[in-house]
Amino acid sequence: MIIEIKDDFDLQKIADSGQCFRFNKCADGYSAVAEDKYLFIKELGEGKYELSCSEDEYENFWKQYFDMDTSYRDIRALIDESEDEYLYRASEFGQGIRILRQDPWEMLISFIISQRKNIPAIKASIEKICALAGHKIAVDAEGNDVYSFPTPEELSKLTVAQLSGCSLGYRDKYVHQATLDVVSGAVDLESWKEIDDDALMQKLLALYGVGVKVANCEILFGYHRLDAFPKDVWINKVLDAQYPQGFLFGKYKPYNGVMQQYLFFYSRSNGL
DNA sequence: AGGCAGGTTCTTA
DNA sequence: TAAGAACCTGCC
Repeated sequence: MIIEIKDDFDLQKIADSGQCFRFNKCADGYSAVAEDKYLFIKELGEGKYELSCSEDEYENFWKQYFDMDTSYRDIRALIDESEDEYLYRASEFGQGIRILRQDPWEMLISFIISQRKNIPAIKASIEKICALAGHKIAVDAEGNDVYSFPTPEELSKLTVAQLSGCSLGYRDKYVHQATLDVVSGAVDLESWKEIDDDALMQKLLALYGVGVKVANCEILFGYHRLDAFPKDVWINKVLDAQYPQGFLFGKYKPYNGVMQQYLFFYSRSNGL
């Protein structure tokens, strides 16, 4: 099917923004894998895109995934060029980034894995886990088999040794424990959608292998709470270099997480 | 060859 | 409560 998008939307920027690990350039378009769904999407020009899914699947899944009901143009308009020149430049540069609505379970495991790893290494580990514990759902535009992200039950069938075999290193035991917690019902990620930000943070920090950075990534990308502001080494460099008087968190509330994405993407692309 | 990568836990004071 | 060390693995 073909859709037309008026708001900010840039496939390459979304793929490179660091919020998703299964969204990659593929043939003459991009492949996106989320949970047990695969999408091939190709830009046609003039805001038009060709999608490999049915209209029904778009309406019921991908439309939400791409957060089509939120205007990122309006969020960018909160930035005042004269007041915050660096963020303004970053937002112009990053125009097209959106915060995807991804699954809390998939994001939790992905960001536990992410610690002290670079993005290619994170992606490689996740693909190994999917191939080992998920199931085949499609063949992508380059002819490669595509595997679903394993459900908690599927992932719980892997031993710590098998997880370790996915290049998780010392994170193997974190992933294993999180999986057991979810499968046992001790952790109910779905019900956490109802609790407030502070309570959610406390719940996440109680998980083995989850600290402040990973928890904030889960809150922003897994629960789509756009005010969460993960601080990694890149963001800390930006805050130190560009915001000695402090970032204007009060001004951008409740969209600080979107601003974080612009800062992250800009700093990574420019070494600033 | 040694250091570091989108951190967190464990140990020590 | 707060620093500092240890941690898997892969890639410069």
